[in-house]
Amino acid sequence: MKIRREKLNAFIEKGVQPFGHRFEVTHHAADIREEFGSLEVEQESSDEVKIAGRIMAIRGHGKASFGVLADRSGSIQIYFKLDVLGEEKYSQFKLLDIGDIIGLRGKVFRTKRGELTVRVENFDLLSKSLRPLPEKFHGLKDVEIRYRQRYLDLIMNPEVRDTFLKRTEIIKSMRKYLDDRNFIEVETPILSTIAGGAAARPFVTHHNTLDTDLYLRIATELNLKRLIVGGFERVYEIGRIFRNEGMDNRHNPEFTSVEIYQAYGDYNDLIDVTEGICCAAAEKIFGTTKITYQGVEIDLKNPPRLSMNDAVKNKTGKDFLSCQTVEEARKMADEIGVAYEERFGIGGILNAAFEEKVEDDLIQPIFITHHPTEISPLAKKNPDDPRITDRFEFFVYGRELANGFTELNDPIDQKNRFEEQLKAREAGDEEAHVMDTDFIRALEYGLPPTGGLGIGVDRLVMLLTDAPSIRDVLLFPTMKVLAE
RNA sequence: GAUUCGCUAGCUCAGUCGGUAGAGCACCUGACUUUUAAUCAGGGUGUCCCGGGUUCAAAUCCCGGGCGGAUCACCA
Repeated sequence: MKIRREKLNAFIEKGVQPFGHRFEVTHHAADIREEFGSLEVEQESSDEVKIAGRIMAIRGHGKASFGVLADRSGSIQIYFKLDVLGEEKYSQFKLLDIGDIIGLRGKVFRTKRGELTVRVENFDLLSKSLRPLPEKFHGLKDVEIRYRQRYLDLIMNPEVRDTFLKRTEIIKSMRKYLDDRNFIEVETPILSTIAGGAAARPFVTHHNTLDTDLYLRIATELNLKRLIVGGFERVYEIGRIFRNEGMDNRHNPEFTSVEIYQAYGDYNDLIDVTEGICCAAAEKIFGTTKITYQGVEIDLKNPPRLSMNDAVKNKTGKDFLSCQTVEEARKMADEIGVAYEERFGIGGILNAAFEEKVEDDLIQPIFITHHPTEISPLAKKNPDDPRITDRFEFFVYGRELANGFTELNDPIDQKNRFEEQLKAREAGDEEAHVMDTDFIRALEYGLPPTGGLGIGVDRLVMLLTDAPSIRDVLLFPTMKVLAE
């Protein structure tokens, strides 16, 4: 680093500003490959190109040298020659380091070895790099540096850049899918006085002027349904939500969800939307709905549907919905070694059995439906059996990727459900819903029959980029603060 | 939060039984006008994560702490 500072001063002494300004770029590396790819060995283009990027390698040969310049589209070889540049400019080239950012112009030719190359007629130093980059051969592997200094990761590891470009493509394909079907994209507050719409502990912050605590949203659900009440009929929001929970491969404190609400539809319509979004994204990236995740082949097309109770029954032989009393359900759970808490009803115990015995095995895509009402405080009850709801969750590789249901639009029932949640909260469930009286009031004005859906965007991106950790699909994952 | 593994040069890593801190790449000096992990000759650039302890002597052994990974717990 000391030496690089000396080189920086040497540029200044030569009258060259080491941190340059605007540079007009006519081509990127990929453009050159496309436009001049047909050049024969030792043949040269008639026109000059202007390119800019970061020097990734220098191979010196005395009075001529090769380098590699990387830009957003890839990289291209560049050739510096004393005869072409002259003594002064070539001596400036000698002061360049790997990592420096330059702009240059020159004609394109193909070397004896067949490498498409730009012969540098002249170059401008656009930014002197004062720190050495990681070594090129082994690259940057230290995951801590990769996450904390993502810029280095992006410079050194092209596949990382590729993952994040795919992330953008996936989100674009989602927008297109929804926009094409007349859903409108909206933005709702992140700061709110009530954190509702999901079961999770929120982050708390404080507004000085209002002198009041505010919560960071844990879901977008309730506000989006207010908008359905308001008459939008089809809305969605792609946005960051925040949950004050532990972190691991699948959880980051802030993550991105897309929630979608469709008036006059029900959970079956939203199952179709879920499948449609996932397949559209996979097709955009791979051209097929058949993907490989962590060595397992997965086809996102036409996943089967199975009720939670049947899933548990198939696996354990126990039919929890045949129970008439909690005691019977507890006995069943005991027989198959499933733990439950005192406050659980039949539905809670069924859900515990599902999570314990079934969830991890749901590798191939499947829609699990008809979750117990007890654990679904915002979902509409099934018309034939009030103990369960018209709800679904989409599982792939043992992970919940999406969750949706026919929305509860009966304000009286919703109020009862909130009151049940308050009891659960008092019984020690920190993540039970809080009462949202304005939401009840909105329902009292009339929410049309509506289907709703939430997809974990990061988890979908993980699946489609074969990323083992959620941190691999977040540019700047949450990290512990380093001690001073 | 628990268990476990890791932290040594810019990067990737080695370091034996506790005895002068190592390699490759990068970097520096020199040679080289079509190389591509360029090559050849020479050069080691360090808070061994931090703080204690044991010892004549600690990267190494012990204790505490930090950060990271994995697994579990938690998290619909």
